[in-house]
Parts: sequence; structure tokens; C-alpha cells
Amino acid sequence: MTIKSDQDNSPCKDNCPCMDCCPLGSALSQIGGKWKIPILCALFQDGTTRFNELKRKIRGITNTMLVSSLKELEEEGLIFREQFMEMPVRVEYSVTDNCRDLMPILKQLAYWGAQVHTIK
Amino acid sequence: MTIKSDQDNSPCKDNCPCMDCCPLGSALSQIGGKWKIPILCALFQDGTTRFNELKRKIRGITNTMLVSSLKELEEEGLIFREQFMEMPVRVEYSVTDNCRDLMPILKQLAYWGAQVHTIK
DNA sequence: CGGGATCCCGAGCGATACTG
DNA sequence: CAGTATCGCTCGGGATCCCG
Repeated sequence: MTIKSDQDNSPCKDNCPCMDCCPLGSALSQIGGKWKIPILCALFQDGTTRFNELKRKIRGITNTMLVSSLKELEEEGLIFREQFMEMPVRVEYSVTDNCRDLMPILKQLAYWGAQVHTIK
Repeated sequence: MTIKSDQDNSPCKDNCPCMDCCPLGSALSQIGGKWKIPILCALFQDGTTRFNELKRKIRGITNTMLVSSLKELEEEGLIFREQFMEMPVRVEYSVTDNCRDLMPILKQLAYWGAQVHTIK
């Protein structure tokens, strides 16, 4: 672990500016892109959700982007995918514990974003 | 203010999935792009820094991207730009209080990103 | 129902040269 | 020194149709 102690208030590693294998960069890339945050929020708020249900809730997302975003989120360990071998097929998505750990931090970010230019 | 109380653990507003004017989305867009985090980290760690000094520290950044990123960060109120009318011109950049508020949150994100897949 | 396969466009970014 | 001005390209994302 190359991250400094809590006394250091820099968000990055010793060898900042955070290029290459920066944990902050990797974290941001995991939730980056146009649709991942909406997907995570939908799953987090409403719990386990099916594919087309998600598509309906997230207004404007295309089939392609929903599929690829879900796949990436699953590979990153943020969401869980369960497929039921019925006819027709049923697939359910839900957030992982790892994702639940992330949410309070994102909430702080949202607070920060909402307060911009209001404190002067 | 449409953000819920602390009892609510969702990072977004009432009408999630966070489309349109989501404060989380706006926060993420402010620090988005390829170079803003490295710039902020450099300024935060080393304090007030001149243009070409920044360019040297942030390996690989082009003139164009450094200029445009600095401009956006200044418009968003994250950094402060001071121009000294000397010859040759001297311009110094530094982080604002608003940016300093952001840093602890980014640090938490970095911790989270560093711990991914190590807790199992 | 839950995706895949294609095609396409434009923002984001890089490279280079120039300027007050 | 601190930027502008162009040009060109990659690639994230949109649209549409197809499939088991």
C-alpha cells in the first residue's frame, strides 16, 4: 500500500500527479461513462431489477449501452448478475457489497456538487 | 434542496436514476476528462504553480489540453489564476477552498479504488 | 426476453506550428 | 513565458436490425 496516512490530505499516491496506476483514476474509470451512475443508482434504490425493467427506468439509454455498461460493472465487481434458465429467459441485476461501500462516498460527492457556488 | 437526509443512503436526488441536473453528475463532470485530476493533485500537493512548471510535472500533457483544462477548472471554481504583468508574463495557479473541500472526498474514493478486490 | 452485430457520427484528445 | 490556431484521429456512444 503506497497511500499515505490520514495526516496527508492528498487523494493520490506518493508519486502524484496521479498518472498510470492511480487508485483514484481507477475508481473514477469504474464509474465513468455516460450511464454507469444512473444504472448504479437505479439498482441501489430499487434493489434487484430485470434487464428491460432497467431499460425502462433509465430514460434514453440504448440497448447497446445498457448491455455494455452492465457487463463492465459486473467485471468490476460493482453489480451482480443472475440468470434464470426459464422460458423466456429472466436475468436479474443487483448491487454488490463493494458497490454499497461506494455509495456513501458518491453521496458526499453529490453534496459537494450541490453546494458549489452557494457557500461563496 | 432536493437531497434527502443522512438516513437516505442514495447518492442522488429524489428522482433518481440521476439524469439531467443530478448534483453527482455535475460533480463528476467537473473533475472528468483525462487531465483534471492530475492537475488538481499537482496544485494541491505543491501549492501555487506556474504554467510551464505544471506542464513539466504532468507528464504527457499537451499545451492545448493544459490550457483548456485549466480554463474549465477556473470557471468551475476549483482553481485560482493570477496573472502578473511582468515581462515575460508570469501566471500562477492554485487551488481554491472549494477544491480543498473536495480533496478529502477524492481521497476516500482513492482508498475505495485501492481496496477493490482485496477484501473479498 | 435479453441480448448481438453493424454502421455511423462527433466530442475529446493529440501533434505541430505560431504569437504577444 | 504562457498561451493560440489548425488539423487529424480515435473511440465512446447512438441508431437500427437481427437472434436464440
